Amino acid sequence: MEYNEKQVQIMETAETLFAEKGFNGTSVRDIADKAKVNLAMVSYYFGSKDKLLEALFTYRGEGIKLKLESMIENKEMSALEKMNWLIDHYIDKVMSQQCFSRIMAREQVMNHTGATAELIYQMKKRNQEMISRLIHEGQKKGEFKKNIDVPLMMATLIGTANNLVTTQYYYREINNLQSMPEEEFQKHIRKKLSQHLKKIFKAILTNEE
Amino acid sequence: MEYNEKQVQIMETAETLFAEKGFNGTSVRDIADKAKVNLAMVSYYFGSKDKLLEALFTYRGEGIKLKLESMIENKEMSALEKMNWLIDHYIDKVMSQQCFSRIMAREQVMNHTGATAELIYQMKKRNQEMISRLIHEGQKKGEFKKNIDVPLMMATLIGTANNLVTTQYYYREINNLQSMPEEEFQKHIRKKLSQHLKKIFKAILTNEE
DNA sequence: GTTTAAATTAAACATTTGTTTAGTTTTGCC
DNA sequence: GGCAAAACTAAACAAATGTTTAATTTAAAC
Repeated sequence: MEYNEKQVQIMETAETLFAEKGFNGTSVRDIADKAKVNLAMVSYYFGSKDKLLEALFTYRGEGIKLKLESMIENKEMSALEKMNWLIDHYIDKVMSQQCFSRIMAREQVMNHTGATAELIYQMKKRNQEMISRLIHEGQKKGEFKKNIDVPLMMATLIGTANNLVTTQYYYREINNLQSMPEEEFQKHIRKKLSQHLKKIFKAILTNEE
Repeated sequence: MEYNEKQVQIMETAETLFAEKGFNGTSVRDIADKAKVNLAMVSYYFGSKDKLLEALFTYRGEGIKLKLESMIENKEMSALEKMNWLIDHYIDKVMSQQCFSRIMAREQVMNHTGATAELIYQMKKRNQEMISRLIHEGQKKGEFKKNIDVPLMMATLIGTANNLVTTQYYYREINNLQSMPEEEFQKHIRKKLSQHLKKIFKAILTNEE
């Protein structure tokens, strides 16, 4: 699907507002005002507010999909190296699309059916399969332990990242980093989160009991 | 604060609806209808919809607070045993109050100010301090490593638990547990989550590099 | 320049929203 | 029973909501 300049403008404005105030907490007028377009343009281009959310998901959905195909076939990387690469890749996606990640996290809480729920589900399934493949590969090579609960690993990966993103103001305060420039702070938590998750995954996947 | 039967009825109905459809996605009429009370009773007893949410938070907030005071002073438990106890205690709270946990997770995403945000913040801070104390105790005893990032540990504890609770339907499907009775399934994921988090915490807190 | 379709607009639309009002019923107390 | 306070109700209220309409402007094609 191709979107023109104005459509993108509307979607990206909606994105920040949905992330901030939630889908139901944001009115079409809020979006139109902030995007500086006429109220009717939202319906004109997207049909409805629900369809706008759907459009946002297909628009951003591509960008947040994990791109692991080429890496996964790499014969020179160990299974653990691949897993570390995946963690960094995932963190990159979440941190560079924080608004969209927030929306996804919130929509995930609602177990309502619909096009967006279906998209989230497919994305989850796809990621799950990739991680499973990676783990099974590591197990075959003898690098990883048996009896890995993949969904729980995913819950930790996704849950930890989401939680940090949504409570970063808190992380900043606790660690007395209020004076740190925003950009530097983003790099900081990205690095910390990466180290943290890699340590966890290494421990769970390789450590002996 | 004391609540009469009807007030509790309204709050608990609101709780399930807020968890399901979100605060803004739930109308006062939805609540009144499902609770089988007159529409005006919500305003009559709570003043407003916002105040109802606040009331729910003070009503449930007590129940979800971690009760660690007596355990934390126990001289016969090792620091790791205490940490494991805390993990189980936390999981108990989340799993037995899933609706409220969902609401908290969602409200946390919204960084809006207000009474409920303040309550969540105080709860977070309180938990943070307890866990910090526990970890510092373990470090003093030489049981735990230095350089533990407490907020990241919390993000993993809370994030993993929340993520599992909100996507349990998915966990059920992936593991082909659709036929398992609900009660048994709840016990199942509680146990799995407990093992998983304990393993992570042990690895992060005690393992050598 | 004319024509046709797309883009844009202000206004109107019908619902739904949270809240209040004004009245009625119930309850507890003397 | 009489009475006052609390509990409860149906109706009304104004404001906000998502969406549509009907008219106007802009753009492109011929």
